[in-house]
Amino acid sequence: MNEKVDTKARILDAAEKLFGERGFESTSLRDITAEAQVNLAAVNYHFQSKDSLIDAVVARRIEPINRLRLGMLDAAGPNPTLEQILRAFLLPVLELKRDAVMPLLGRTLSDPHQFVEKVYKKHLLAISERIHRELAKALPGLPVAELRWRLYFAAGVMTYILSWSKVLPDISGGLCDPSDRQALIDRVIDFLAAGFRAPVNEPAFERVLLEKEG
Amino acid sequence: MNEKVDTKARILDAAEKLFGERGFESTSLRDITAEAQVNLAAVNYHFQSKDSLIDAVVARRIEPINRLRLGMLDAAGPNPTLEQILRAFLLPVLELKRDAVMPLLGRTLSDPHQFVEKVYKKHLLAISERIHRELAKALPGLPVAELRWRLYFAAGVMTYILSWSKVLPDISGGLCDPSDRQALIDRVIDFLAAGFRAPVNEPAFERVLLEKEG
DNA sequence: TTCTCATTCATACGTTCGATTAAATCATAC
DNA sequence: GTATGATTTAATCGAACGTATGAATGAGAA
Repeated sequence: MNEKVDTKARILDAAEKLFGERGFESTSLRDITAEAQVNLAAVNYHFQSKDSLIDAVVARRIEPINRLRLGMLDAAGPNPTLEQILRAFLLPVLELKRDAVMPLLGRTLSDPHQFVEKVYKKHLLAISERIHRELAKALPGLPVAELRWRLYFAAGVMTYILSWSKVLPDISGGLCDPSDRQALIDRVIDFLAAGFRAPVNEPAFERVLLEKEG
Repeated sequence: MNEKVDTKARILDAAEKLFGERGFESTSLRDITAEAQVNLAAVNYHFQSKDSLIDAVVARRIEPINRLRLGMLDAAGPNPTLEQILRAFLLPVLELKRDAVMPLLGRTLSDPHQFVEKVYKKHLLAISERIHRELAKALPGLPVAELRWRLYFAAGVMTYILSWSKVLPDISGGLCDPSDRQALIDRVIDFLAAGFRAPVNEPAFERVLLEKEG
């Protein structure tokens, strides 16, 4: 059990930073080992491949987030309100302290790389099922297809925030500053809650059902 | 002015398809020329580089969309409603006939590649300014920072739909089918309009202002 | 000390990438 | 029919990629 204090952790940190900044595919192992100031071969020694490294980098951040989400849902009792559910879904990712994590998760949720898509499904499918069940209880009048769509819209809002958090102050002329995490979370929840509670456009909804059957 | 009927167009079509499916970075020029059944060097002959090809592929689809958006806004008169503005923003991209275009635009709006980011800004900054102005008129009571955030949320919903339209029926168990474009557009507009009209969480908003001044 | 084994290191392999070249090919104008 | 200029072709370039190798290194057990 030898080890130059924390080579493995340094690789994870450097990979997290660069994956978030440049994306998974655009970041080479040489970029990562240079940033971490370790030898190139250390990556394939501690992890087995670049894909496994991606998996480890993502899992290190997503799993605590999902535990926190489940904890918040459990703490909210058997029938959480819409706002409580949305908060459990959003707060653990929008409150992240480390600057590098939000861009990393943004890439994870939007990268075309097919391996990343597998990681996404592996870590996020279960939690989205739970969220969906809770939402169905909190919004009993909402058709299930409509609910799916709206949860999907909410995931889009979250992903976009994660992806662009770094450059948002620039392109918004300073109007949008994600650094006040609590204000941002309240803002998103208010916006999404209103969307979830919007009346259902019945004609459109029935047209879909009819086309499905025909 | 010679030309084997449409080498240039075949490259554009193949690139559009593969860029959308695999992303810009993961798609090599050899993939594209194989799909288009043209010689590898044809790409650097008709376009100058891969980056220029990306620009051409994206511009070919985005520019007509933006013209349509501006046309819809102009046709709605001097004071369009919130729903009219959202429809002008969303319909031209969500109604697209060619299956390959939506994934392509999804990549364009979420790819980490810095050149793609430049393309995005080049083609979408002007239209988003116009949308922002119209929204400010339609929602006079909404603070400008709040409006920016909500427009940003709306862009997130649109981007997510574009990015995942291909796989959405699978992962939703058939509940979400983007093929009925009109129903989808109505759905998104209802959802977003409710979000835009949500009451502003004043305490959170004022906290941001205070922190900005202090 | 000496042995052991986990770790680090410099180096290289085979592949694929975007880009380039010069020759071959083709359509049109004269 | 021949000259001209646009286009296509096969072949190759140097660079960068992920991965692998075998020799050095270093700490702890004997």
